Amino acid sequence: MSDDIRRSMPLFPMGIVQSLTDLTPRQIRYYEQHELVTPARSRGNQRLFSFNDVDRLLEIKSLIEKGVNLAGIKQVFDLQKDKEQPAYKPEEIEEVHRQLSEKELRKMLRNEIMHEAGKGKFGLRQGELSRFFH
DNA sequence: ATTCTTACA
DNA sequence: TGTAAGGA
Repeated sequence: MSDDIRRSMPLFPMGIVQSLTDLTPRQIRYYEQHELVTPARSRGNQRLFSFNDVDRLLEIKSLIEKGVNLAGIKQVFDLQKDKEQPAYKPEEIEEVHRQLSEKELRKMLRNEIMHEAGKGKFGLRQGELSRFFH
């Protein structure tokens, strides 16, 4: 159950998630309003998304492209399970960020991408990959 | 430089 | 959904 912790760790700010998912910040915030995704917040009130959040957003994007509306998407996920899951305290998040170097974070992203790539997940484009495989 | 909230020709 | 305004 340790992989769950890794995937639920709040790591990415809006900008990175935007490029990772090809969704606009507007859309991402809109989905959050409807509780389709519940990113953590930093002390400065900045959203911090986990790998699970990114996966969820890609899932939403896929469904939207298939013509499913928000009501339909809500039925695809368990609104309940989300509220039970991890609720990191701002200090805990900061501690993790202090220990994770940029290099290590990109390493996590690379592993995640390669792991999910085979399954056809992560709709990343060339330009975006270059930023993390620096 | 980034992101956040609120509001709407 | 886009975008502008005003803060943090």
